[in-house]
Amino acid sequence: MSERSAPEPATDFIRERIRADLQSGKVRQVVTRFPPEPNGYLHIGHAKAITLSFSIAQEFGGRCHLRMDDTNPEAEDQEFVDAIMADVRWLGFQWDAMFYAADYFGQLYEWAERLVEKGLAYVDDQDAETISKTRGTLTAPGTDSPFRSRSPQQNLALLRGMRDGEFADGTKVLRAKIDMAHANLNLRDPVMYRIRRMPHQRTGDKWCIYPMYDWAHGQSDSIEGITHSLCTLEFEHHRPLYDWFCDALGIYKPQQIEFARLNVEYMLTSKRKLLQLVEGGHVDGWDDPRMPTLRGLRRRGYPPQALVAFCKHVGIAKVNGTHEIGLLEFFVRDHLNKSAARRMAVLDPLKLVIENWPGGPGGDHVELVEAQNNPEDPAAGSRQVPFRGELWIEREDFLEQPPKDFFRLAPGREVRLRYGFFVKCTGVDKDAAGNVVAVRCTYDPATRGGNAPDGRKVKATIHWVACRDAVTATVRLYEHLFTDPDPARADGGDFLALLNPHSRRETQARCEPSLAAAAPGTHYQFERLAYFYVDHRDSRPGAPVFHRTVALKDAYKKARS
RNA sequence: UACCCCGUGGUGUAAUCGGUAGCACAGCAGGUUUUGGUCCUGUUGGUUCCUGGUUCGAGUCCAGGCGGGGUAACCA
Repeated sequence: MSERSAPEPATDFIRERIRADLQSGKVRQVVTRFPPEPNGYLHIGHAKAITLSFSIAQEFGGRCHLRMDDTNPEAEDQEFVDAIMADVRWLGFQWDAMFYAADYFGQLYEWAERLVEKGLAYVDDQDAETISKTRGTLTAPGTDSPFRSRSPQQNLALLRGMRDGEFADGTKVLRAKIDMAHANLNLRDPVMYRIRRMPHQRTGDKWCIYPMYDWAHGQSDSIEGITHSLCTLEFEHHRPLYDWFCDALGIYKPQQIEFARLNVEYMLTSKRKLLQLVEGGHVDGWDDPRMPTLRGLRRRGYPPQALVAFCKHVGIAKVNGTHEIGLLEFFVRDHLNKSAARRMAVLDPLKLVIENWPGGPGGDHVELVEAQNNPEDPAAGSRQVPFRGELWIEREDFLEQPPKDFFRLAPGREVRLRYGFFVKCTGVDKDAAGNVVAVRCTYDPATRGGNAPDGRKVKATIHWVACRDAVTATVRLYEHLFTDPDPARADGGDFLALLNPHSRRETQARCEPSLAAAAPGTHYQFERLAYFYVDHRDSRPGAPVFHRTVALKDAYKKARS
């Protein structure tokens, strides 16, 4: 409905460079790629990378590939491949072609022999520990391997032996012959192949040597004709090696461009830490609604459109910063406000008794009132909601002794029950301990639908659910997983100490009847409360489970805090 | 104590050939409103990290500082 959220034309250093490449004729059609390693689930940080690469391809009339960077069978699994594909689609993107780095193992091996023949790679018999030690440090140069000067012929025979399984795991590696004293540690004779007898999910037992990231990534990009290989900042030091391999091979060289990864307050994107949360039982699993994984965000109720809008809005740069989670929540509310149907539900019920209800408060008399499904979208239509003499209202909507800025129900005060009638509080019922157990009031039959013919106003409108028609449903209320906006920065790395003990609370809500049939995967706004998502995992027919996605803004609550 | 990258209001970003700072969110104030939501209007915040230089003129160029981030896996 609102005409804002107009997508301002994206401009940033990467797009500028692409425009220049297109203009100069260096590039004819833009080809990008999203290259995840299938060893875990995608999270919000990946959403930024996905949005970037896919939308750049869209904007420039190019193509975007999805490529599994599956060069390490120890950690990878088909389950993740499937999950990644599903998550990318869920975000709303469709790749123009799908590839696997494993599909290039044969080509990579041929190229390795070529490098060996050119004297640019050698087989090293040193073990991992020795290689690590002789690499030197950030300030001290490394030292040459005693095997560095083997002849191309020797190396070729050895490499073939490695490929043919003649050597035990870990006993030999193929290394690029660059410079053990280079200031960039990545250029100190990086390992290209390691021996590892382990079946690969794509190639089975065909290989017992597997390429390292640096030896596979740039070449994969080259094979696919990627024009702009976009990756995060930590790969900056790898670019010289990326270029070195392509130049040494004399093959097409894509350009790698780095950008800052996405950080959001209260969220962690370290695979290791996320795994710790799951394995330590601190969350329910990778799709726990408190997780920053795409699957978690989905179960929390974050619409993919909101995630993409957020990713586009934050832009890209080379500075590592942290985004306020409020910005993400803004995009979630922005999307849901226009798309989510409204319903009424009471989370913390307090009984409201209408003394002058026809036939008595507890009688059978019922009136069906019409409620709009979405004030922001007339096309969403309306529904009938039963109104009776006994209703549930939100406990916090009544105060026996209201402060001056409290507009809701209080003794002697009149408010509107949304889409229903005006009611005026006549008193309260209390238990022996003095707690209010019911609010008594009278209603004005002339205000049906919520308007007073005499034009009198009320200062508040509150939501309600008829007791007799209410359906009870499980509602899960979520808060940030951590108490600190920057859990990654936790002292000693003990981010677990920063877990928010109240990050999940479950309660039973009294909902209007139509909610009994809420379909899994649906988003609702429970009026005056929050947006909720009908969990697609735990909901059962007739027994929906609602997840609070994000609360509505609350000026009153904010003013009071 | 090496190398690389970076440094614009609270947060994130923008600023054509160098011409004195824009946008979004957040904040504040008011209006509308059958959600204290949405929407609308107005508004507070920046000596563009510092110092010096080039220039009629620099956030934009140069030099030197200071500050932040990254890098030493047979992971990606």
